[in-house]
Amino acid sequence: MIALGPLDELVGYHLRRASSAMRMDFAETFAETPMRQVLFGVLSVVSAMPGLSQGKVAEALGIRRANMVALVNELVDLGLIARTTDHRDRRAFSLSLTQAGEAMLHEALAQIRRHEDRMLENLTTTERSTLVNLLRKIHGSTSR
Amino acid sequence: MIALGPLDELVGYHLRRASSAMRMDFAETFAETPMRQVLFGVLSVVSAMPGLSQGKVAEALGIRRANMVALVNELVDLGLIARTTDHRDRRAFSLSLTQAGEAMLHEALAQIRRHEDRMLENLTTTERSTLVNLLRKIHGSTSR
DNA sequence: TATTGTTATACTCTATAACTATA
DNA sequence: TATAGTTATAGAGTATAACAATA
Repeated sequence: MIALGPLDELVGYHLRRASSAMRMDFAETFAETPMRQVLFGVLSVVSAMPGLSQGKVAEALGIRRANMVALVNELVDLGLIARTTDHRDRRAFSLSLTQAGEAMLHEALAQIRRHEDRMLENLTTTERSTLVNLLRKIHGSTSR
Repeated sequence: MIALGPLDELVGYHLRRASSAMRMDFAETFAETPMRQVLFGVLSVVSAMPGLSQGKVAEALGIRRANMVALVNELVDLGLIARTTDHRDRRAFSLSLTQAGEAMLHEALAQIRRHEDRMLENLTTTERSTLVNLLRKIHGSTSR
């Protein structure tokens, strides 16, 4: 085992490695499909708050509006979300899931739960919930 | 507060947000300098294991050899690490820190500790160490 | 044959600046 | 003037494949 030096005491380093491990296993889980972490995030928020504007969804997920455009285009092209102009503010788009989008959300969620169970098998249920609560304290954007 | 749906229960999501928050504050902390998370990682490992080959340093950090090349070039150009051919295996490079590299490692470490203290001010010392241990269980590459 | 470092390449993520249409 | 979405662009991270030199 190679010594890491002071790096090994830094939270930022371990966050990067753990996040990267999750991201890579997520990608493997959805290889040969268009699903990615960030696309699932959009589906989940739109499902929870149908009719929300594109910009608000981006804000909830910590995504810049400029970067949201291609993501929404992708999901619309895949037939997973519908984008309609808000009749009360014609600058804005209201997003909602199509039936295919709802189905995809639920299918993907089941796969993601298996992926997380696999990646987190060394953590007890309590540890897992402790971890989520500690992470929420760091990024500060919790919905509760 | 906007509801996130099932996303809010997923460890992968919170890892991504927390890691991203740390990465962005790190970048701000070292704005106007060439220091980045990954460059600090290389300096730290090389300092802990001087003489190690480029490939071994990459492996310890979870970096592909192909991507390591530019990082080492950058650190050599900055005068922070020395790259000498290993006389026992002339394919390999032995890496070590220059004096400037050692100085930079220690200066940057002090700044990183302040950055982490700032970002993690809502966590107790115990929570912080719990977090690191849980993250180690996920990525599995610990040096102890 | 296998390994070390290298080059070339490509895709994703993320950031900024400037534009348009609406408010 | 300000805001929602858009376009263009650029830097960083990370992945693969193929190559030269050496083992």
